[in-house]
Amino acid sequence: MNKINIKYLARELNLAISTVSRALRDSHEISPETKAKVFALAKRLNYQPNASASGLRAQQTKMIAVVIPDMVNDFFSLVISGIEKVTQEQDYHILLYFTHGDHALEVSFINTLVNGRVDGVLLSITDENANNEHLEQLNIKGIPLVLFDRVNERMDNVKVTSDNYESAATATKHLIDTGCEKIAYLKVDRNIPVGTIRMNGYLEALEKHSKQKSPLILECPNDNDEAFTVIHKMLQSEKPDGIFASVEKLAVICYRVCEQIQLRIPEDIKIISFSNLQTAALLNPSLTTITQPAFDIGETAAKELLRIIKKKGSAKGDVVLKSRLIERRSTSK
Amino acid sequence: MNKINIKYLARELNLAISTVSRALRDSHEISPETKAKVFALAKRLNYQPNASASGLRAQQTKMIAVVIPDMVNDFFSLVISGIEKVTQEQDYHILLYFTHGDHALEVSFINTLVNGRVDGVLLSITDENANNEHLEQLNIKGIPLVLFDRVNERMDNVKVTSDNYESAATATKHLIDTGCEKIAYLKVDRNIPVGTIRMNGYLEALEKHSKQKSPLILECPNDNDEAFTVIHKMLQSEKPDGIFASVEKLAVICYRVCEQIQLRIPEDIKIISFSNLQTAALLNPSLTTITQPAFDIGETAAKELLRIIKKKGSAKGDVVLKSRLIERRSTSK
DNA sequence: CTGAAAGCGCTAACAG
DNA sequence: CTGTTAGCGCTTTCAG
Repeated sequence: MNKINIKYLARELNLAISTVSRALRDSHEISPETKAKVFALAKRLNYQPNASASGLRAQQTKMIAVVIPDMVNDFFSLVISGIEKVTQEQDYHILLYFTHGDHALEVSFINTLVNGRVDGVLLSITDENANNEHLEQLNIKGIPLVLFDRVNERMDNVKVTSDNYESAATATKHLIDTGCEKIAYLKVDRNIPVGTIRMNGYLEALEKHSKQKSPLILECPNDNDEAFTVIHKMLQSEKPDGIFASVEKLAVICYRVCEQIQLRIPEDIKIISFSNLQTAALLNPSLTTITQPAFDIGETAAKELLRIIKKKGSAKGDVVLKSRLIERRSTSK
Repeated sequence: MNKINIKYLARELNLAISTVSRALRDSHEISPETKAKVFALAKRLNYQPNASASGLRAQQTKMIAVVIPDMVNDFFSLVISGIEKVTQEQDYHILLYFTHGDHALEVSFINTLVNGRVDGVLLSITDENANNEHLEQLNIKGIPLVLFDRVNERMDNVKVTSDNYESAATATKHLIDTGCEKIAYLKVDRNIPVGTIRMNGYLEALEKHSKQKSPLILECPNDNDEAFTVIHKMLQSEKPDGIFASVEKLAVICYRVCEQIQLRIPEDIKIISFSNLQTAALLNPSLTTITQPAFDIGETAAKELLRIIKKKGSAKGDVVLKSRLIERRSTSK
């Protein structure tokens, strides 16, 4: 269990430590023969430079922190995949933190990061209205920060988001255009700002394009069975002919309710839903979905962050990525 | 953008660097007053020790690497959540790597890690039959390794898995016990060893408990539409009365096929499926699922790894965690 | 109780 | 072309 470090290589080859170091970095001031010898031994012993030492010396760790609410969630899984693609390409490493929606945890993580554990931070914040001294600390210490998806508009950092408002309006308009005259919006119970933004898009489209007298917004409990009950009751009493589900899970539950009360989709009622992994789409080939560019958000945010870290170009400029509306027709086989 | 390090604190307080260091570590050989002063300033300036420096000095990084195929997968999302719980409790950090099922990438990541970038590695291997020099390197360099889910039986490390074989047998027996006389197994196309292990459990249960003459194994393509077609054809021609889906996605597709050819579930045909996030269960409340203890696998593997890192107890002993069979009855409302 | 100094592994400025 | 040396920030002897 010998430690293979530069000192060891130098001793083995009867060279100075600095010569080995330079050879490994392919410096032009080292003779080809020496380089060859060094490379050969390094390869044979599978030498890897010690990350702590390089990091200390260079004052950079080649690591970025990714701080998200949690992972049991298709959206963030895809975001991470996008981030990972970039870090892999650019030889960076990902440190992963979950806040579990707890603002205090977010603060604690960020505080951990202010002194050079990472070169930059990608954050989807827990509480868009909380104060953000901890984030200011990052700015003060010169640690680049890029916000994505759940951002704080008051912060001055680069933000990468998707068009929740516009795509919700588009989705609603799509239902209107295909003939729906009474559209219900299934809202998630949890206090997620994105839920409100999407709702506003729904409201705007209704107002602009529909003759529907009043919006029909249903708050759906987090518990599946309770949500089932609530949706069941609403469908019976209100008899909407269109449903806009703000998250995929609600679309799936709604689908089951329709089945039970023998509503045909899409003949009797049309459903459209935000959806990332397309489980809902498996249900019924006629279900239309709006897919957030989750992977792209991760990829873009990571690229922005690394760009700032490497001090190429400016550190300003927000990015809003477009969601895709995917219409499916019954591929009757 | 001042660097807040020990030297800075020492200068501000007119103390020696070593005194500040000791005070921060709450050493008993520092006077209460000095400690108080140091703590106060450190808190005020939000001092955090530099991780690279501490790591270099102590020869430990407080980081573990988690190397998995990918993240777009409920199972691994839950595993990570379990790991994260442990690392958070024990003040460790997670470095995340995706192999994308590419053995060469796994080798490259592991090689990156052999020289002290992390204190230990959690790995779900890409190719259970490939050679494992790279993993031996970890052992040689004394970097603890715990394998989980996809393990190499020939390796001598701690392994954390779940009872794929037994739970598949249980699931099959469950179908037999509830009256199924012709049970089909929906196998995933991709060459995932776990698919074969589960299939063997199915075969064993058939042989032991059923009068079914021959097993009915259907290889399902990865593409959803193709899988639909294949399952559709099989249901028509073979008319099984029980389906065992090896993954949730296939259960969902199968459900849709049943709907199209007007098979009632569970009256005409019973479906049981491996499933982690219960999307399938939302479909039909009578769908019975087998849920792998994904979170537990992560939690257990992380605990084992940290135990080994901290050199408490032995480094041997595999863990096999039990899956849960969840039977659902139509909660007719 | 406090300070001076060495060294973790690496890189780079300075010498030759 | 190669070697000597200082120093990144921290902890820990060893001295006082």
